Amino acid sequence: MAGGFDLRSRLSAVARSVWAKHDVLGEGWLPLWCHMQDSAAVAGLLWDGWVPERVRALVGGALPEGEVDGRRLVVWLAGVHDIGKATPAFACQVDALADRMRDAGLEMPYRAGLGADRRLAPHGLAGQLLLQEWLKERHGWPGRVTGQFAVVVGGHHGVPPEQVALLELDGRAELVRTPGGSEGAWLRVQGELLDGCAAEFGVEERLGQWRGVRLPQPVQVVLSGLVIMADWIASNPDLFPYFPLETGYDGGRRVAAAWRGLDLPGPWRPRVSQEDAPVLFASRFELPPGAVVRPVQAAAVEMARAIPGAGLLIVEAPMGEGKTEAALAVAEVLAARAGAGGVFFALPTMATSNAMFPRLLDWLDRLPAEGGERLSVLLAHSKAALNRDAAELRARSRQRVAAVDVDGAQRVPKVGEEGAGPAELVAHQWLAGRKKGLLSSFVVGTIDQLLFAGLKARHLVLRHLAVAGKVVVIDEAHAYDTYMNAYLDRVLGWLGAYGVPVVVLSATLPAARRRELAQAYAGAGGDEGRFAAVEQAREYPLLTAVCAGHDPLLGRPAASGRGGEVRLERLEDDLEALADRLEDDLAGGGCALVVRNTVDRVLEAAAVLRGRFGADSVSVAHARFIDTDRAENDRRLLELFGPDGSRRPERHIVVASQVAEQSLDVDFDLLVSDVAPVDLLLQRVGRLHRHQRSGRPARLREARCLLTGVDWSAPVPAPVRGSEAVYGRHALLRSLAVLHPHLEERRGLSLPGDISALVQAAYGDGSVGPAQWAPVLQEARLVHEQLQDTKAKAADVFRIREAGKDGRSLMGWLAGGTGDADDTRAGRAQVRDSPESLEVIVVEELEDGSLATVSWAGEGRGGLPLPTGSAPSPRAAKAAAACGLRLPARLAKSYVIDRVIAELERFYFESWQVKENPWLAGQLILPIRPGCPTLLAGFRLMYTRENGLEVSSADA
DNA sequence: AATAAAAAAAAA
Repeated sequence: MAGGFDLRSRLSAVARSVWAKHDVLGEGWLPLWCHMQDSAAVAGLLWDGWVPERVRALVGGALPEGEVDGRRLVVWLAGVHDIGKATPAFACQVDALADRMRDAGLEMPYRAGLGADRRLAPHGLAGQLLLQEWLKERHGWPGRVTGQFAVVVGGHHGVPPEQVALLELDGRAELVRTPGGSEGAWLRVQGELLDGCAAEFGVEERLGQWRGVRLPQPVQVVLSGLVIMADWIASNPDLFPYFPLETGYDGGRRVAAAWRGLDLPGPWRPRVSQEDAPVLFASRFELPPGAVVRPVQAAAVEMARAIPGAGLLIVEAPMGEGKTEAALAVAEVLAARAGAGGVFFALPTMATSNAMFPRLLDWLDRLPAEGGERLSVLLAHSKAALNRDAAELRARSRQRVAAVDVDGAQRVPKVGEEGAGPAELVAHQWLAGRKKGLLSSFVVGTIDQLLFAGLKARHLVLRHLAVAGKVVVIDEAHAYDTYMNAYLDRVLGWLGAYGVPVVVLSATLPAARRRELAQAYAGAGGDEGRFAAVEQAREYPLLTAVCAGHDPLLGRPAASGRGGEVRLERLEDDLEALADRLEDDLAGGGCALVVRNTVDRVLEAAAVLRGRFGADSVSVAHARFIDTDRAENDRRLLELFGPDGSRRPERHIVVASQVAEQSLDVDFDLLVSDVAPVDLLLQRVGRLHRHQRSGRPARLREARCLLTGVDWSAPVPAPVRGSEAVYGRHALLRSLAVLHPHLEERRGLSLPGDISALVQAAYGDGSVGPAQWAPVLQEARLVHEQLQDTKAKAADVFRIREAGKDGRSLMGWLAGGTGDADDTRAGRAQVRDSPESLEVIVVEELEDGSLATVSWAGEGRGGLPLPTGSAPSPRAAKAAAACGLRLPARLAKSYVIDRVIAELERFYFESWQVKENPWLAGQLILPIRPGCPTLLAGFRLMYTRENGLEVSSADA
């Protein structure tokens, strides 16, 4: 077994006296030699049993003897990672353990004696220095090639050191070896430990050849990640107990027990499938009876098989073409080819991630698996703890991580573990938590979780290691702005460098954006002409495949979807006019959707329409509701207007903000919409006559969209102020311009036939719209371009660089980054460019002044008492945590936010800040009485189930 | 001081 190292026998008693860990509370400690061989053994086991083939091939590809060398290298680096602990700067910290070393002949000052200078010699940095010295002096390496290996040691606490720090430490020899009588002893001990590691971990004979190696930066990153992972596992005292041990020391047995106790699921090992698309889809998805594979799906799988190497595949197609299934099928094909050990499915929102999660689980259940195979799965976003599917999975796979001795209890085989059958899906305990979670094999999460791979932050290497072994799927790629795109492109560049297959899903992408994505993945390198065809393609649906060093492939499968025609009409921006019009159009019944660009416009329209049609016939949807209410609103919309039409009202109006333009499968007879950027407007139009439905009222049998939110009488139509604030004049005017012919000539809009042309025209550079609009359009474009420029620059501040030249060390990779979480609100780096906002937990204040979860929350979560003098029950705390509410931007403006927070902190309860019950810890609490205004920082806040949160000035 | 929706923040 790989754990059978015996480093100890290679060391003198002095070298064996060096300590690595101690137990703050007790007497326990761990000698350095032991932690070295524990870590090395874990690294080897990870390499053999956890690291996906893709990552092994990546590392092996940089070394003369391939993956055999790769394993040696990672084991050795894990073995030596804490060599910096063999220094006075580190060892002096614990008196009792330092005294043992002093007794053995290693002199050192007391902790206080070194004082603040110890900060110059963190043990990671000291280790890098020692290792570089040793490679130069013992093995004759030129200094400049040592950094690419040693930086893995230097960065094992999450941030690769900067060059200046290394130089500074180099000038302070006393921190690394006590000068004077014992200097020789220190030198001998450090040399002994490094020599011993080289010999014991099998690299002594390899160092001669390795000095000629130029490690690519992606390889340095994954090596760093693996060493950190090995260190974290080997530093867990439940797995690797401290000395003194209850029984005798047996290195092999110690490691075997730990590995057995950790019980980490291995990587997915996808098989290369040759099935035709229809067979493949039928076996992997539950398709409705009679369903056939769509041309886009079949073509995507075919193209995935045709890509010459690891590649990027962009799938542009309208909704309803089964892009998600296509992505999973393609992921399986590409994973098998690339040796990827998992999938990361990134979506734009928590809600879409939650919806995707069970679909991924279903797919995993249908994948061919070997008997007893276990696969780790994770839902990754900030509120995943509240998700029921994820909680169930966690409960099912609960296990304690602790060493299990070989003679001890065997892990009880779970049902279905033996023999063929679906793999067991687990949420592994060790993989819980923000920094480790993504190391699970299958991850569904928000796009932010992927974009963080481009953000300079501590332990970034772990995120990269997680992503480097997977296939990455990016959904709704058209939905991200310039700031997020800057991160996305940088991440794509690294994914390309790792050889990670990527699937990008989108409705129509602006052609320039399509080229940017392709080029970002392929690397900036040289031949830009290669991508001209990618930008020129105008077909829809469209497949684009990119693979470094090859010309892009384009595929043009047929569209299968049913077509539809929609007529566009102008409607004056006036509430009475709107109500009149709806009274006419809904005279014979029918359901209308009114989409407004701001919440205030939603509420003012709803008020007027309720007056005309009655409160029961008008409902409101926007995002300024408590999370549970928001979910209930969505559920109700789906129930009334979803595919099952049995509860569809006779006559109803839904007034909604942009929440109605996203992912809800609802159908309306008539649409009224504020003018919006054309792609978003088309999404709204997608809610019109969406389902086949007989018996639409006669005057609504033709699909119509009434466009409003514009002063149509102006020489150049002028969108209302709120719309401009949200979307900018440029996007709105371009949208109006490309729609102009349809409005003027009353030419219907064909769906999905016209989508691509409209989007390309609106987002292209060509002139659009009547000639007399040109000056206004031009001015709006300049403003827009300046704003995009600002955003791109802002995104660059905390963004990592592209991978540097092979052999260039990773030192300074995260320089100028965010480092540890800094607690100032403003200083926090982000992957979304948005102004500050505040989220509160809404609770209900009862008559007697006590607090409880809001009484109307469903699913047994309502009215649970929240005592302020003691910790609430976990059930009540979790129920309360589900009642999050984002406050409107005006409460988070820089001039008022401090006051808002200060006033909310009146409801900071010490007893709620407990670790064991973290649901409410650190949250801002907003107590309300439904229907009664609450005063906060000079504002009147009013929450009702009908309208959500309304804010007005307190003195109004 | 009037503008959507969207996400998010612990180590060895």
